[in-house]
Amino acid sequence: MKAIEQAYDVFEDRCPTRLVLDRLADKWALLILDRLKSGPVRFNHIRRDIKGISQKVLAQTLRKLERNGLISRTIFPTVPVTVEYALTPLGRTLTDTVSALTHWAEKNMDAIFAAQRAYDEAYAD
Amino acid sequence: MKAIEQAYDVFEDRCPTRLVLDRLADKWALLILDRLKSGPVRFNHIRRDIKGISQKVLAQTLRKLERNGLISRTIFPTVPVTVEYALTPLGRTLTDTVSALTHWAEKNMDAIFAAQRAYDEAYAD
DNA sequence: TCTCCTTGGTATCTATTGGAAACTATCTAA
DNA sequence: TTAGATAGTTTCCAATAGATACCAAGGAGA
Repeated sequence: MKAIEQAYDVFEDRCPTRLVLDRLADKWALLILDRLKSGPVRFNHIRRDIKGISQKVLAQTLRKLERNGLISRTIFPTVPVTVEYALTPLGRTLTDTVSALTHWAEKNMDAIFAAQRAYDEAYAD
Repeated sequence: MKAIEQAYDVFEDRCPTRLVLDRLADKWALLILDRLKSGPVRFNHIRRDIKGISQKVLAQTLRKLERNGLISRTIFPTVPVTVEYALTPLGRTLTDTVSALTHWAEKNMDAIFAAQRAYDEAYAD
């Protein structure tokens, strides 16, 4: 049974994991997953929290995540209508990894900016 | 000193961590970092291993990763010239997270494809 | 009643990016 | 002298990203 775990290989072109990675490796998707970690959130709430995301991209990304089973979409017939997005159990298995990524970025910012300055100086012409 | 760890916030629009996340949250960058985990590799070797990547995108992505201090680029004056890419210490601090992501994709493929089928059936019209 | 506000989106337009293929330059081996 | 390897760059077209405007439904205030 253990062999099945390695049935897929990301490095293979035709491997379907590539399609998954394609959907996951997206700045907005990662930010949304990180934002949903603490509980269900509404569309415009996410939009206000994740500063700079456009409505179109938010709607597209939410739909992608929903289609891939990572988040759920629940409509409440209030007035005006309320739509709540939440992590599914599958989505929850991802959040630790996603948080690690975003927090790595927060922690290592300074090192990265130093590297950028060094690079730009070295290759300036 | 601990407060400094939270000096940046990915959810803020003007926060520079966004720029970092932008560079990291890229399918090809993740695959390259994962590929370099086991040691230095040459340009065409990476190209052959990561099936489907174009020369242009590989060159662009390597340059981005180099500029951000995650990988190093070493030229050996052999004939023909050899260029070796390797993880920097900074890059190595990222690989665990990156591996976690790619392997999550490999492991959860089936669940994701099941979700996609369910979604497509539900919304078919 | 009229207008503005909210909700959660679509539609449209343009600018940037992505990918495929061809091209560069240098040297070796056949 | 022609093909192959090295590590890229250039060019072109299609796909995506982002900004902006618009939509429908209903409530509140004037």
